[in-house]
Amino acid sequence: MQPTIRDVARQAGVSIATVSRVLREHENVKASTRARVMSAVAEMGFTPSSLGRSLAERRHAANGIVFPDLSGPYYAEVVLGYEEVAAELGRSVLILSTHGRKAAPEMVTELAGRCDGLVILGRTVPDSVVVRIASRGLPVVLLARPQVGDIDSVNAENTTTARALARHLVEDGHRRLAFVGDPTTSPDVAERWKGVSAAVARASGATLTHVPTDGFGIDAGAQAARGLLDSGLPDAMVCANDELALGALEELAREGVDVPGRVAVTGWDDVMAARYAGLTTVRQPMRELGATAARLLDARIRGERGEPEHHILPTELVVRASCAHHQEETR
Amino acid sequence: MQPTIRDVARQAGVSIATVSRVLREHENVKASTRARVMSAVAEMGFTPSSLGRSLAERRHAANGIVFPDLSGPYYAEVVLGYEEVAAELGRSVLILSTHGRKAAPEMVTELAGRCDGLVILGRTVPDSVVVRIASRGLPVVLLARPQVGDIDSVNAENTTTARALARHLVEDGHRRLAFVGDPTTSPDVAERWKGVSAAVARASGATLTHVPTDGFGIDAGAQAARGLLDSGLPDAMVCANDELALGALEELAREGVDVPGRVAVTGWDDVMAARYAGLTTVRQPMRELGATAARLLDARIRGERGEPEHHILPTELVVRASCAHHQEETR
DNA sequence: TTGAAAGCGGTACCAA
DNA sequence: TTGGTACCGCTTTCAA
Repeated sequence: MQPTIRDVARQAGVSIATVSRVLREHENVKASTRARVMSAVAEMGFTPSSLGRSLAERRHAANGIVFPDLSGPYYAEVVLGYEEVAAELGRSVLILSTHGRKAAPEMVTELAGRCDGLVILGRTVPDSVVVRIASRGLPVVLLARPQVGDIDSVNAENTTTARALARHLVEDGHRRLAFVGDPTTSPDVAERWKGVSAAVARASGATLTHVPTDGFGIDAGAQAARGLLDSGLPDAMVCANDELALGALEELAREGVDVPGRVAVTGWDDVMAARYAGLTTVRQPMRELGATAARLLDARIRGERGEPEHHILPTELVVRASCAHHQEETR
Repeated sequence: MQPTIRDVARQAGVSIATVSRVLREHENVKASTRARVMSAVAEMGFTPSSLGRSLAERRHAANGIVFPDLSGPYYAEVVLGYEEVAAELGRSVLILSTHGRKAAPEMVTELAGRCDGLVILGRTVPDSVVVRIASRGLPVVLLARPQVGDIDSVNAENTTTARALARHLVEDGHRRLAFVGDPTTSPDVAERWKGVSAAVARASGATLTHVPTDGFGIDAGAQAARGLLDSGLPDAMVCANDELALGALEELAREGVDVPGRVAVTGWDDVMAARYAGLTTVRQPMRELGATAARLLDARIRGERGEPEHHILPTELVVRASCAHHQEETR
């Protein structure tokens, strides 16, 4: 059994109040008393119970983060950035991966009761759950998720860079673009679609079609490519994320289709594999997203008031081989 | 302010003991009383404080996991597997990434005080810290880390598969192998070295040299390749992990060296990029490592006694283009 | 079937 | 400079 503050007090021949003072580095303690207590603490290997302390201080000294899954490189990086800053601020980090479980709302509520603040990202729980938690007074920051009420949020830029990406394709000679991925399942993807769509609308002679997919995995990308091979390839496949794009590339290679000669392919996220696949994509500041959320949350936990903050972090177009100049001779 | 059990008791006109009974689904409560309490709970939106509950029950209902970093795909997957099982078992998950911070021992000790059990992986804290925590009675499971005392451990198989990998290379005609990466910085790598070394020793005419690196990143791999280009290429570079191998591949490609014709390259981990780089590697059951650790830890937390358990999960050689048959004509 | 009360391990106020 | 003590929010025994 761990020694308690009472054991230490007895050992040092003082009251628990004095032990607490020494532990909290309070002023008014005689040097000799402090020494006696300290040596008792060392001797017994005493560590104050975080539970007792938290209960008395009415704070957890812990932050939570809720994400859909950790499998892609995306969320892992975000969580890492979050953890790093939180740790520096002296707070523990509780994680919760919802991976589509229907008990997610209860799990998130449970988590909310264990920490002083919560970051909620992406498709994890419905807005109603977020609102309920925030309205109970718990600081909440939304990450990679559209704004809800006056809750702070942190997002990566989507629309503008998506427009730049599409413009790049058009300038390289691609006219018939296809957007691969379902914009309705993710607000991020919806914005990317919007940006691409805007760029196409502005380019004379350019067209945009939409290829819905079942999820955002490699298989879904391959399947989308297969569908287009049957129904007629566009000039460029603008995929909602890298995994879709990688799957498409694989399928196109299997069929001997020239990329980017016959069709260009682009992704989003710049996962490590994108580099080796020569995939044109968009880089997000993933760690920075997590870090920003952690700082913002910390400010709120410390009681900082003020207008809701909505951070939008810049993203960067990364052009690689999968979308070089369109070979005009390909008719 | 959140309502407490006292508020609910007052509202329902009962004692806090009765409210507690209803909450804990205790038997001896009259149906009508239960109903009254339940409606009070619902009306006030009462959620019991996890802190108060934990203090009284003397348990955290939370598990911790300590890892060096989350940036590679390796740890993210392990943590995910861990979280998934822990969540199913009704336990929250606290994460701590040490990334080489020298305060790591204190941070881990702090974490240990916040949970009912702890998984410690890889190069995070010295054995002495592990021993101290375990000797305080906290269940600990070591993951991807050599055994310490009679503490449970979970590891991926290294030696045997490393031997198979090296044998494969030798059978493909490679004679002069070079092991890239420092075996002294990681027990996993040490075992891989051992396996390769054993296979080479058994093959007539085969030799093994060692190329130390500064870390295990892509850059270190490129640098190792550069060094070998200067001092003379071996027939095969057996890299301690995929990132080293990917860096080497990149550098070799830059210099126009034929892989695998002139030199074969292998990695370890089978990260997503390995597939696109056509890298021969070894696949580890990363999620399963985390899941196994979670189950083992849970058993100990539940008080299951018995001999220390040391699980070794099988790994799988994945042969790809980076180590096809050695072209004998390359003299 | 219910309530009173003693913890669980701390913090911090008020007196001494 | 110290000690006594009333909480923090809950669980659980013991009596009623």
